[in-house]
Amino acid sequence: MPKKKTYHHGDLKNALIKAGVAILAKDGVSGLSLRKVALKAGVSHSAPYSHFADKQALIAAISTEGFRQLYERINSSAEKYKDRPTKQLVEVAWAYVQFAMDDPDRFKVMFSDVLEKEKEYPEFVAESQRNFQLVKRIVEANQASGQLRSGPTELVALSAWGIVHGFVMLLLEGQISHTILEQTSLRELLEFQIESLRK
Amino acid sequence: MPKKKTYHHGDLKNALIKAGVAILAKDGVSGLSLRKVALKAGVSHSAPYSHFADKQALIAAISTEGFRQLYERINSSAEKYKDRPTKQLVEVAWAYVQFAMDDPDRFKVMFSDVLEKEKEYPEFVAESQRNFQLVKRIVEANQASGQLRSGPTELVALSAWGIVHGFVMLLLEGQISHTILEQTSLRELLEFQIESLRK
DNA sequence: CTCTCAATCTTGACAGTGTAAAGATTGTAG
DNA sequence: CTACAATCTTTACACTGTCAAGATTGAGAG
Repeated sequence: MPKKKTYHHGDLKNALIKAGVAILAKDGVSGLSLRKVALKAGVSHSAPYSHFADKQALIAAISTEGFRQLYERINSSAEKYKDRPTKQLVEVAWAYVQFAMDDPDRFKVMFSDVLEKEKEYPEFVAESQRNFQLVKRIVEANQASGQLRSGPTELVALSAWGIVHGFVMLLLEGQISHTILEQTSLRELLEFQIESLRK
Repeated sequence: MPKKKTYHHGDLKNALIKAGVAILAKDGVSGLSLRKVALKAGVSHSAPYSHFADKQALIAAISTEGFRQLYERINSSAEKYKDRPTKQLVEVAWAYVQFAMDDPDRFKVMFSDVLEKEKEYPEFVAESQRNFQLVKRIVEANQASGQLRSGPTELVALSAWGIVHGFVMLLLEGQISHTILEQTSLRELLEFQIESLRK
């Protein structure tokens, strides 16, 4: 990939997001600084301000992009198993867990208070809502096929998301003790969680 | 309480923790700086280093103290309703939710990656484990009284904690849309979540 | 094709941050 | 009473987010 060293970068905005994701993966959330991101993108420390109002805005963009990818993961998993209702739910949840484990720090940022004024980032809100809509659709289908308990789809979807999200969070926070993880595989743990939702 | 202005503070360590909690409540996690904490405690900006190795250590102490209080809340709620098995579970979960809502930022810090190397803070680990032990005891009692589905207590406890924790997290992150909250009270939402655990 | 301008990027500056080192103060053990 | 160790202050430094002023350049108007 030949990078011309012109004054105008050309696609700096996306390059910054990409650099941010990389730094997040390497140095964690506490190691994510605007200046480092700029450096990694081969640009001066103030250049990001041409594309992002402040650090929060960059983080919002990273999160938004993360939600886009999460959507793809969940959706493709749901599609893949749409003819096997008994497996679909667990597989979708598994995709969620995998996404979180692939890049824990990005996941944390996506669901973290790092974004203090979400309202100011409509794209972020939209993308995050789009994910919940997807979950609702999957839940609805599973209710129809009798895999999930009945009740208001919105609330059951909230239960489903909550139980998986809670599981992932406890996992990422290291609250799920090592002794449990030795006895039971992550996958089995997740399946046990999902069972709660069945009816 | 008259504060003598001596060179030696006397109980600076606890004063710093207290100041930290106050700043956390007022300015949020991003507004929590060591220097501000020191200032609030009426002490020079470097004084904290006599009691905490670094900022992480102070945060660890704040979190540890938070877990102590969380334990008290949960425990007293469990005691209060120990003769009413049908209510106990929801009430305990409600206490958890209330604790989180009372001071969202402290709660986030307690369960946040802000603590990157937990292993180095054995008190924190111990206190957090003590909470899980408590949850396990409550779950065990509820399994015995038929309020909770059977199965390995450790895993059911994980489910219970996960479902409530996930709920709280989605709530704090603003992922539970306003429209849902308008239709259904928080309490009802929680009860719906808990129902999943019943058998 | 040239001129102009708005978008983009750089440079320089500033206040706030965490933290390390060296020194000042003081309670307390001997 | 005295020395010491714990506690607190002062000073210093690198790094951070952000702003303002200026440099560079691509693209459209003439």
